[in-house]
Amino acid sequence: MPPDPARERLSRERVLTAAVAFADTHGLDAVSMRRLAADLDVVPMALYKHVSDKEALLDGMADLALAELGPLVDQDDWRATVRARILAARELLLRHRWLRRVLETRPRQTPTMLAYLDSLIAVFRRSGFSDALTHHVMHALGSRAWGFTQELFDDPNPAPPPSPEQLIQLSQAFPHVAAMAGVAGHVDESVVGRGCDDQFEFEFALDLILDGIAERQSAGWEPPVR
Amino acid sequence: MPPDPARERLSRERVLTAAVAFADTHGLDAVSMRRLAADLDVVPMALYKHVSDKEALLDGMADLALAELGPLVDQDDWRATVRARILAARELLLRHRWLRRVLETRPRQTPTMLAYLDSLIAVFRRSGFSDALTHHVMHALGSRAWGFTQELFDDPNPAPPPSPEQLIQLSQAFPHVAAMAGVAGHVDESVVGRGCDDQFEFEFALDLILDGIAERQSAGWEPPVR
DNA sequence: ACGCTAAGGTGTACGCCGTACGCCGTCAAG
DNA sequence: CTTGACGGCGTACGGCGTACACCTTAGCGT
Repeated sequence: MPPDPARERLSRERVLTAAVAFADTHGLDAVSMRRLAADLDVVPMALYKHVSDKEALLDGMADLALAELGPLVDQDDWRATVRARILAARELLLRHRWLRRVLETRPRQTPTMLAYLDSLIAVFRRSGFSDALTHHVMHALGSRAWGFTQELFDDPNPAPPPSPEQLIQLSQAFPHVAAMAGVAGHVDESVVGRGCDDQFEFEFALDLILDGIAERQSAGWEPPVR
Repeated sequence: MPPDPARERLSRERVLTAAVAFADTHGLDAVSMRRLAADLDVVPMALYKHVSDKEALLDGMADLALAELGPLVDQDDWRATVRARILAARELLLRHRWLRRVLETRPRQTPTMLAYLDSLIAVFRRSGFSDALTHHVMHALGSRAWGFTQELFDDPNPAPPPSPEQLIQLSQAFPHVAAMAGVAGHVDESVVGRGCDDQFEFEFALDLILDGIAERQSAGWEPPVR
């Protein structure tokens, strides 16, 4: 019996793009070698001819997704450049919601990662930041430079909205959380910590940090003597 | 044959403390129901009489560890209070290195979590922060409020230090990373992004953010009209 | 003292996972 | 036409979480 001629052969690239698509639609937890193989209409072990193991698969997926980011484009000044770059990274992370978790458990020193960092660092250095300040500034941006922060309130698997009486109980037990969330008088409006504009929060924090950076740089910040 | 009388019975508490200790010494990945059971000298299924499943086990571990943090103690002003609180949380996270990863994949709305947030939010509100500003400020602190950030450079499983010739290659490919890391002239001093004082970086970023917060609050920050 | 009941530890078994290893069909280069 | 490498296949192993039925034990009311 001849093999189905319509089935084109596997390749590392085909495996990785399929994996990315699979993760995009079914979530990271659904990605297993067996299921991915089934998705490609192939036996599990066939994948191992193209990726050495599952870790390598995830590495490849991350690299592939990160590549969508393209080269850095300069804006009017360092601030605009950095801001745009980080917001672009955030968009990418929102497109591939599995990517954050993958990056978090991955070695940082892959070429793609380093290239990304290098391009950001270059912006600061070209703008006259000292190496020391640049260093701390990159740390301060932390994971925000990757377009994400572990938000305080965003829940990996959100609970069902609490019932009204639960809400009342909650707002008694944690009055400040409740007040801050604007749940005080009108209960039916928003759940605890939900209903807030994540994009706004991200930019608020980003600008907070960029302001601090600008302030230290223009004040000629120097490292403590230690 | 009588059962070993020295073996005291299991309890939820005994299971959880054993799990925490096990994770502390063997790492999170080593924690499996089977291994934990073996550690407690018991058959795997025995655990299920005390925790409903592995997720619940992790929940319990996180709660137990977080409980070490104790109640918030007020300092001179909101800034000192928040700073001390967050640095204490960071210490906790360093004591239980598995905790960060557990928190990252956990629902945020457990009582312990909410209580912790509530106590922090209370500080801001008592100091006259508007609810809106408090809200954004908590977001801006992001995971830093839990005592951790996904650092840009700290590697979940760090690679072996590169060889000298690799280092040269690296510093050519990523000149800005290299320069920032101070690898420029003297190669043997520090690896890329390593050899920096994590505690200092954490506090630098924290103070950057606290400065920004203080600035916005004293300027009477108000939410945009949208 | 007795037997009931519920709580807690046990044993077996199932379906999933990643992946080592050996086989075999296909196809291009010699 | 031969040969060898490449790529897909089949089988198998050990580990995981956990459903379910069973048995032991402890504590209780009578």
